[in-house]
Amino acid sequence: MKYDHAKIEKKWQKEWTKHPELCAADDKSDKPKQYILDMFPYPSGDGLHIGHVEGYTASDIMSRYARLCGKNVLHPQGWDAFGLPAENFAIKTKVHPAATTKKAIATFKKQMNMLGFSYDWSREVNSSDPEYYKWTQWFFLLLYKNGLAYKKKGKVNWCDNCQTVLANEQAEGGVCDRCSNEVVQKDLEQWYFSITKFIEPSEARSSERQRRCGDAKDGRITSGLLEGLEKLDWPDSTKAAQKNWIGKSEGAQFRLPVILSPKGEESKRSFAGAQDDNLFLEVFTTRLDTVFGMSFALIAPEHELVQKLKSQISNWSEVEKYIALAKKKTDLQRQTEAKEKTGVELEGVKVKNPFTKQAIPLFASDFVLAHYGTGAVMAVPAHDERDFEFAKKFKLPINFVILNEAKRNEESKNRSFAGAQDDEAFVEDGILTNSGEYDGLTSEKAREKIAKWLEKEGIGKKVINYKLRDWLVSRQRYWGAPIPIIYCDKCGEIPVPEEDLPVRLPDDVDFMPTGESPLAKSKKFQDVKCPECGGPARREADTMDTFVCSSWYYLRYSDNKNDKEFASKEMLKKWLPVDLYIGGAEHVVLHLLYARFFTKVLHKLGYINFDEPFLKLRHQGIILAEDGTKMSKSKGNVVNPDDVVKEYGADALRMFEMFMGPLEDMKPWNTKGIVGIVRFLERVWNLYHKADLTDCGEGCKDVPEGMPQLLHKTIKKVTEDIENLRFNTAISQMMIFINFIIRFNVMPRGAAQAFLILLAPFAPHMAEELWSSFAPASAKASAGKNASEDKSEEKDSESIFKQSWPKFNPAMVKDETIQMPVQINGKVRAILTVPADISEDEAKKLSMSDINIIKWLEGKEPKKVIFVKGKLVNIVV
RNA sequence: GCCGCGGUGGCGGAAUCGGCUUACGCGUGCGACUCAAAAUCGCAUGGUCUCACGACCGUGUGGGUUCAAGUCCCACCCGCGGCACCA
Repeated sequence: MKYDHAKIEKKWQKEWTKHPELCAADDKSDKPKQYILDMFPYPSGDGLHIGHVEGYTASDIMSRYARLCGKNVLHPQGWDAFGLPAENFAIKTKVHPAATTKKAIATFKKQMNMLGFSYDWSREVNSSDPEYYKWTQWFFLLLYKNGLAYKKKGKVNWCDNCQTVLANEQAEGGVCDRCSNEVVQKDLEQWYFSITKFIEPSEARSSERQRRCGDAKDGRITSGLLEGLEKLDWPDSTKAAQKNWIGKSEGAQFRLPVILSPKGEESKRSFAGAQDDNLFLEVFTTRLDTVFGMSFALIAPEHELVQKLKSQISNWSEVEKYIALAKKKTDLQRQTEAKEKTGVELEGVKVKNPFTKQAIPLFASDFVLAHYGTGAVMAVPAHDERDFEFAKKFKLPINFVILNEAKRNEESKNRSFAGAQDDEAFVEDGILTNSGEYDGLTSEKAREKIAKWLEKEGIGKKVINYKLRDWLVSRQRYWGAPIPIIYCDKCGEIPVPEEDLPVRLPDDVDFMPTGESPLAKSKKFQDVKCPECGGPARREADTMDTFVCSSWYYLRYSDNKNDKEFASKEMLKKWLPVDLYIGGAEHVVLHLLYARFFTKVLHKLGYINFDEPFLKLRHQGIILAEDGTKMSKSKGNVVNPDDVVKEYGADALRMFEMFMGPLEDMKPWNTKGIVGIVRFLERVWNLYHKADLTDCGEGCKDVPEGMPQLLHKTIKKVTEDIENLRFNTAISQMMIFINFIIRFNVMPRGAAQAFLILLAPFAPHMAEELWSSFAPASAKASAGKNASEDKSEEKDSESIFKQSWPKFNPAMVKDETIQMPVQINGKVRAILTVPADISEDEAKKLSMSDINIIKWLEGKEPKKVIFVKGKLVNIVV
């Protein structure tokens, strides 16, 4: 019989849909749970691509394996349906995004079934479904009520051509991705979530929390986003990227008094101004040890102090011009034009270095970021590259105050080293000099001491700064979850009462871009009665960032039909946290950080008893096109899974993607390579159809020598490799087994069954088909509806996915004899076949009497003979 | 620039604790089967030198540790990914 993949795949897919219990997560079972999750896809019109298949196959293997091992597995799938791509597509085609999304979901689902993924579809979620976004809105209110959602003016990307706000991802390179128009920065009032409050651990103490989380002890700590990373089994690169993104830096903040010159006296040389005790410049630094080298200060052009000092600045028109220029630049432009430093001195004003007591000039410069630290910095050109560059350009003094320790040791003997002649900044730690009482201290010690001094004087303190900023969640877009806030002229900003959720997204709104939030154009949507006073009010017209929807979807799968809570406490406790999460690395600092933030909020507020959502995370690597470049529609090098399945079958595609290399590696597609897997599957097929399945046991003389050992080795290797997600080597071990056994025409039935179970997670259709034809004769005979039959036999006649994962016998995986290399000076000169447990004396004796070894030794006496048990002998001459 | 990951045949990749480099697969060559081809099966397949036996070299480069290094240490080169004027 020929292997007809199309026929058997179709057959079993149909059969499996009749038995949803094969994939179902059981809420009532007390078997150990395993939550294996894929990142839910955005259902695009293009359908599933080869990269999805990689990650989903990996998680499917893990899920099927876990079920075979007797675990109660939750393996759900859903749709990240809201978002800009769907809306942009709708704008282009003028078809409502709800319609295109619905169609795309149908396609995705069909493709997933075509690939044999064992999802529990009864738990499907769709973020654009009101039953779902009702809870997205509920989360918004939860954050709002706990002071974690707030409105504030902020800079956003704006495209004048499309008349709309763009997400950062939509404005890459400073250009609108829809029309290639230049993006400008606009100040708009926006909603934010206080993610920065969760960077460091926080204590949960509310009695509210105690009430909700029955088993929680008061005062329990919710780990922070930063240190919470440490206990997670995540890729190092991902942890590093999040750490980097959060960007913690420890330093100090202190005040530089502002000195005003008497009007009309602007001579730069003799500056004898008056100090105004109420005016000061606050700066942040991580290099407090360098303060004695501060020879000027820098301030962001947007800084409010600049405006405050307006009347004192004698070159105001020049300064004003510079500010206007800086404002026009977007952040992106600032970056790309970073090569040359620009700036303007605020003439007529100076600041005082509180350490040297000197008056030093103050410059506005756009390389100082208004939103980081205090928006102003002390400049120490001798020990900071940027300050150095700036000082060179503006001919400002460069005072070295840190000695290069290493260099000093080198040069100390004859010269007194005073680094001032260096023509570049020395940015490392060293020993202080020209720093008054701090001379001779190491940088580290000096920072401590100087910080103490600042505190004593009351002009500064130690401070920690982070790069992470609060999460801007409002979008002036249509296709998203409406923000559940109402504005009343009398009562102000009012949250929508919980019982009024969901705030439904109207489906009759003109979503073509005009510059307004599309929802603002719908009177029907906007006009509402104030929930407080009943007076006229209007709804918030912005929708939420789609990343809000995806920050909690993994919780919903545990209890997706609950209309009283986002999920019941009981189900959350049963299924969460996620044991294994597989998905692309592109959302490392967005989705994966936001989801952690949500989890921490819920933990702190007492809704859940865990504070990290994803215990183990793995990324699937990108699959490149055959030419080693990225697959892209425009290049026409995209591999379509439908075509591959049609030609080679779903089992072949699944296995090939797993065989190509380590899951996390980036690897090129190779259409020729898939035939290797096809050949393997055909060989398995033919073997089961041709070979004698003997019912005699492993010790039986019909069984080829070495076969039982190889079977047990294979069970061991495949089991361990699956557990480590090393599917490529698991498959190669299965190949080794088949390559061996195919030379004989005999296989014990037990081995034949065990192998099929090993194969089942990888090639479920073929395994199921072969299982149904080659289950034991006894089981087949009893496959009727006889309820009184022996249970184990009855089980054999059922789906292969109801069987148990085979166990290996440790005694069987040990080799009795080994090929032991004998080396002379580390070079292999002979290979001896010896018992695996050969003794040192025996091994040495055997080695020394080997003809090749005798030849190579040429009669020389060995200096030393190394013996590694079970490994080798090395003779040193 | 900083952080993270990597560099092994013609190609994708294997290689517990340092212990036979190149498992498995693709490709290629030769052979069997065939009128022939495809498919299938068998054998071979790192490089150099050699008629050959065989020898020497070989995991990005240069050093080092070790009886023994793809693996450990130092310095460097290259590639990929993330962050980036973050004070």
